[in-house]
Amino acid sequence: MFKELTDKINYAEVEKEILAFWEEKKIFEESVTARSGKPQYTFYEGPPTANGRPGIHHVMARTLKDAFCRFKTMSGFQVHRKAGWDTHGLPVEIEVEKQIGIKHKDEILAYGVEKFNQMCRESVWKYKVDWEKLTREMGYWVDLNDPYVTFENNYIESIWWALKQYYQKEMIYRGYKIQPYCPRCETPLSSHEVALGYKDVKDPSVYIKMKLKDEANTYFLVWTTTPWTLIANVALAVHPGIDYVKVELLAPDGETTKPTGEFLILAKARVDVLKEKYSVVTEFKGSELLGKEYVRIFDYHQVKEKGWYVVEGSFVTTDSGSGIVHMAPAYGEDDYQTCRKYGLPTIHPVNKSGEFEDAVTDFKGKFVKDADAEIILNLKERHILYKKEQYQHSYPHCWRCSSPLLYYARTSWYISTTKYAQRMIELNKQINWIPKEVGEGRFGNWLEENKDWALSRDRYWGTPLPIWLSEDGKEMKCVGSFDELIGAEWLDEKGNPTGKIFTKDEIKTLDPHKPMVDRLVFKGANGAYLKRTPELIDVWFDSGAMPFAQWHYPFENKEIFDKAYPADFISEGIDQTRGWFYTLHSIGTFLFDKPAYKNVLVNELILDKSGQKMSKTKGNTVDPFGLIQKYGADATRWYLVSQSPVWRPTLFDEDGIGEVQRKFFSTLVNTYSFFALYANIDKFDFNEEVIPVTERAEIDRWIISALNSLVKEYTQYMNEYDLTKASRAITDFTLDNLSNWYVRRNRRRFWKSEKGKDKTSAYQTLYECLDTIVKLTAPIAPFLADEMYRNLNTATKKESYTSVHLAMLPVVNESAIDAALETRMDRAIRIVGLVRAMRMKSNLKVRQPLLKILVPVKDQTEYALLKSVEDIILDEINVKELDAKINQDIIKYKIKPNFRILGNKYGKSTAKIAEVIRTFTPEQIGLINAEGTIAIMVEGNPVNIIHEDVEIVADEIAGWIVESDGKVTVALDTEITPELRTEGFAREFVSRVQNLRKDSGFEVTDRISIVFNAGDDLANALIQSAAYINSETLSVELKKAAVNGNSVKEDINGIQCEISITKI
RNA sequence: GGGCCUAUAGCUCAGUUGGUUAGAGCGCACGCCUGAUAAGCGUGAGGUCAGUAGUUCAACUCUACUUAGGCCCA
Repeated sequence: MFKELTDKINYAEVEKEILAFWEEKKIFEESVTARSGKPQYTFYEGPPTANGRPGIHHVMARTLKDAFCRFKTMSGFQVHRKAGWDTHGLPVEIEVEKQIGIKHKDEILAYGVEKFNQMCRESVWKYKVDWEKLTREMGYWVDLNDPYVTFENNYIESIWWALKQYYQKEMIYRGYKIQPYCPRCETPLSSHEVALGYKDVKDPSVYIKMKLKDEANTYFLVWTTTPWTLIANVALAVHPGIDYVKVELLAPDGETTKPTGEFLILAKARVDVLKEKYSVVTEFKGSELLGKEYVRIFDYHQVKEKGWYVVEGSFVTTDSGSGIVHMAPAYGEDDYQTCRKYGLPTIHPVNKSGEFEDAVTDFKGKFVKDADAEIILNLKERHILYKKEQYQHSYPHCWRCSSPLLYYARTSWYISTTKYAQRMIELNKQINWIPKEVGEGRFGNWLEENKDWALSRDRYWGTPLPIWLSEDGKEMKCVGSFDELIGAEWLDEKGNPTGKIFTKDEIKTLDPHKPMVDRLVFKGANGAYLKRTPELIDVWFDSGAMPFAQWHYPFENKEIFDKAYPADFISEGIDQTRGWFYTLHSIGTFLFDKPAYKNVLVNELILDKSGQKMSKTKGNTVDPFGLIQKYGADATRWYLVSQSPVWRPTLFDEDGIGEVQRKFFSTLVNTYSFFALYANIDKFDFNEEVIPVTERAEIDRWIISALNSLVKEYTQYMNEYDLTKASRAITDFTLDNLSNWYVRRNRRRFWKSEKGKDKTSAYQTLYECLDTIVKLTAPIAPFLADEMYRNLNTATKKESYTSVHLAMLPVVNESAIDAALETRMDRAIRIVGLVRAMRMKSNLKVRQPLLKILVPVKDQTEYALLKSVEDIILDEINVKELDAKINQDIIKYKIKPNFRILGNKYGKSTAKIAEVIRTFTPEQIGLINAEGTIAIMVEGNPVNIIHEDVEIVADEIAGWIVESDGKVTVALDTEITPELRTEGFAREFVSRVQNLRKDSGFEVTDRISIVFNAGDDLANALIQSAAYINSETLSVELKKAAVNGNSVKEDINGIQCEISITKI
């Protein structure tokens, strides 16, 4: 027996049952172990951080991951799915800071780093329960029992190993990083914090003249809004491709002007900033200025490196300023990168409170921003200030204390990624990006513009940088494993030597985090201690190291790792482009000279209904748990992937989930219930021989053909990682082909009483369709698919799998695909639609039988094609006869130019020729039809039009009503003969009786007798049709008599009639 | 400021290598059907394909620019 479902199914309840079943029978585990020995499909889980609550976008991301892992499993691959947790980093620290009520980083020291980190370690799991609940309820299969955790010792040890690889190849160095810095709080700010404090402010905007060394009376005009940084100026930057001019300034001389003998150089596009008249002396590209030296304007500092000349800067624009940018490498990112490239000196005369050091004798001890005015005055006195203005712009301020931030060089450790950036670019070409624009554009550009990776962080909770340094920084040691710590000496908690040596046994109790790890020191060459540099590493390195760190490689699991690198598939949000996607690729390229992943599916954000980003502050977030509870995980998953391509921003609308449920799921379940209802009545369990498809009815062959076309399409889309197209293909097939056409057309075959080959064919066909759809659906809607699969399979035992997720996906049977059959069925469906429209317009119900329709066809082939679907059409629209006519005189044709062909042939003349074609007489059209060609004159030139140049469509048929959709034309005979009228009565009467049966609560199989009372006209018609009525309504008796008791009054095509039925 | 993406019906989305009637679903109005029935089907209204210029015999489609929105990076 097939379990009977209704479309009033409570999806959430069903899902709970399925979940229990999966867990009890360990289906997930089996789906992995059952594929032992099969080819592996490697998936990497991008680790989420569990100290935030999961949102709807996590459901999206995890649906994608899950769907393809299931798809590959069902395609015969073994897919391991190790979960992971990202556990280090600033967000965790901030969470804990809030919890203990502190605002400044320094307070952590007072609180105690050990206690603080212990709290971080616990805080990480704040929402772990929620994450596990979501994972489970949404049906995301991932192994949560054995996850990798980035703070665990094994994980950190693998990271240390990786860092040592970099270190040994001299790829790690110490440099400066320009960071937004609050001089009052004396702390750098993260980009997130910077974004909190933008304000519109007025700053001085000054133009300074910097004198060229080799040209007399010639100056570069240089613009800046931060005069204090001029103290640290070391170079000027120009854009090599921009036009620059050298101008001579003119002084007023009575009515005219006279040359002053003073020359300025600036961008041609910026000459408007000049305050007096001028004449252009020469014009040239910026590239011609490169290397020109100028006289430095402040010389408090002595340096070894060569400086104070013009360098190239692609960031220079002509939107503001003079097109010549002053470079102070300690105070700007562009400046720093440029100066590093040129080997220019770095001058950094500002202390951590934002005050000038003593070396800056004129301004020493001044807060730099306050020194601006004095610096400007100084320049003015030296006659090198050209002009001073106020400049309003948006500038970041400290979110805590509102002080303006300074961009400030701080010591930072770097990885020299630029040294192997070219290799990253090459290897990127091997990665299949979905969509490909991300790989070529956003990610590709990012690699092209690669900068060294600023690795260190001045924080507390993270993977410590395993580098030990001598006091003077000259001696260095990088530790690449815990074993290498053996022999190090312990300091006590106050930092005093204890003489105690770190032993192998202590590895077991080691906490490689701060502060414990900082208490280990090594003896250096001269006997002084090497201490660990205090920084941690960027948490992105943690997650980018997961391919090997999750296996504690290379200390363990070498074989596992070798087989599981690179990943076949990863999938995350677009925000990971410069995050995880980059760090995986960067580390992978360096360590293994291979990309870390072969296919990467990138999903976009989920916006709210009005296109706004979802955020807690706007209150427009949606709770995934509520959705799953209300609609079920399947509908939510299906909605997310089918609504819009996943790499486009999705506008989330809850009503859409309801719609998915109503349309797709209900229809699928309805189709299944229909099947189950009759299969149970007929005890169909698919134990008989399979009837070859070629021996089944035409409509069976059609749906099987369409089904195989679907399998083919689906497989292709899934292999292209396009869930949207795959899911839409399934929906379209299920709704249009299977439910609205196949099942509706074939209901009678299922409910008719006689069994036989035809009925069996129908059952087998529908079973095969359901079985296939359920399997194709399984990766996306895993719950309902399993429920239905198990219901089907339990009854038939066709397959030995206990769950659809252990089964194999169907493979397309090309020989079952009959394109011609699909085309002619499509034609039939079109014709049916047209006839319905005509009935509608002529007010003729479908229950009223009609005599015939007329369909003009081109030739014998089309005629035959149409005749093969004649029965289906006639039955569907309740018409007796289909007349297909070839070129009859009563048909008037319309001719349309075929532009695609004409255009290729005639080019510019196309429009004129088309115009002539449109005016063809019926005779000319007839000629083309008959001869296949016609000669015409267009603007005096002979043109030979052949059949393929035009489309000829039947337009009107004399004396008939006609409907056309541009491809097919149908005419309908609307005459109702007395016989047809009689039949119409009978049909109408049957319909009423059927309703009555249903309203009376009779079973589908109950036999009845019918008594009715009506005028002779109707009564005679009904008696005449008694045989038909009885067989349709399972009635054994139909008689006209006075009706007593339980009767209903009905209107049968305008005639009153009383009906009463009795069960016997 | 730079890079990338997006803009088609009231809403959410399709739209093949450019080809002359731009489609679907939802919603709305009207009607039909009725043993799959809290479903289904049809008809209708609803479009300056964001704008401008260009390429072409022909542009929703290709190019450039503009506008608006989004993401990432400065």
